[in-house]
Amino acid sequence: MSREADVSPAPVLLGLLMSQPRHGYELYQEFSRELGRVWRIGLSKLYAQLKQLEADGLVTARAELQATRPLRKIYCLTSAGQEAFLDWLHQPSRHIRDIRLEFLARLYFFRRLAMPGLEQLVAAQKAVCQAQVEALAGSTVEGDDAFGRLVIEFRQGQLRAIIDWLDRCLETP
Amino acid sequence: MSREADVSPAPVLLGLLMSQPRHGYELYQEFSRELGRVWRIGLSKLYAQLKQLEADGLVTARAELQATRPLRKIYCLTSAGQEAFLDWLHQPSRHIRDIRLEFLARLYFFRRLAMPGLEQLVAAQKAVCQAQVEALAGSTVEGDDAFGRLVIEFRQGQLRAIIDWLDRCLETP
DNA sequence: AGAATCATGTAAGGGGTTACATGATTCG
DNA sequence: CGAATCATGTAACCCCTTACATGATTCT
Repeated sequence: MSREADVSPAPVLLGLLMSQPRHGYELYQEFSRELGRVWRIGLSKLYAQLKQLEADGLVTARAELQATRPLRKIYCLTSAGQEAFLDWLHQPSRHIRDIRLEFLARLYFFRRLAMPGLEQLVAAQKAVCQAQVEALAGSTVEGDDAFGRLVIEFRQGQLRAIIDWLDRCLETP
Repeated sequence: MSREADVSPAPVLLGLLMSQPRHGYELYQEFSRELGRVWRIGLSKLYAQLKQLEADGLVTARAELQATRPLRKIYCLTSAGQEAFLDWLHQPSRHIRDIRLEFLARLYFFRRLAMPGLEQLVAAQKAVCQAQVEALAGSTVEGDDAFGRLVIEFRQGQLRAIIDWLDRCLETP
């Protein structure tokens, strides 16, 4: 099923670090508060992701000792990390099922960071969806395969709803 | 994320066995041929599922020795298996993301087995979707949370597309 | 002859979830 | 005073995917 790598929450963590450095638990709280209705992440997974991001050189960590509280590790974006985030931010999702997570997350960061270029991303994402609608329309179906046609119509319906939403998405201030 | 158990392909296997007993590899071929565009399954997983179904008493297996070919195990529905399938067949999906797999699979079996009661299932599924649209409409959003509103509109759009499709779904002979 | 199909599995590996461990502080 | 929050991780477990093992037949 998920041959194509599952969407990773890593870019979201990079995005949260774009504003300022933070420690893991703080990232968890912000992730949950800001994107919790869209994307859920567990603490264990978040810590594992941060470790991976550090290994990949996208963030650096420095430990901060506190008087009364346990130590905490402050994570900071590297320039490679910034680049990776900006790269991710401007890519449309190739697969419909990823849009719900990825596109909404991208939209969030465009708004939060007041980044320019949302129009281009929306246009690119619409193009991807439109191409899929047409690919479905052109896909061969046995003459009497009513079920096959219903499957195609189901997908087209989902895609068209996304396309309509993408338009409205630009109109919202 | 997937706290609620992922959709299992097990009921599909039971459904394929409703027509007649089959062995694993044959189930794999039919699964792929009939539902391949909707639901993909690997051979390993399919064999594991069959083993589990047998352990659960939903199917029985008898080995069939063949002259030239390797032995194969013929699986047969038990009455508990039939009951489990029919039960699954008439339940609407509670979560949107499951509809793409589960509802389409149910629709397939209604058509294939010429089962009565599709109208009721469609009505029940529409009711679930409509309730979610309304729950979203009623969900509290901070006055100025434009992003939150966009998320809600995205979901409502997907749900409305499904509701429309469900209507058309009954019209198709 | 080599590749694909038939036919069933086991084993290893990867990734995620849950539970556990620790220890101070603050809230009800 | 007990529970939740702060703060970070490790360990066990589960499930899935990929690769491997076997071995005959049929297609190219």
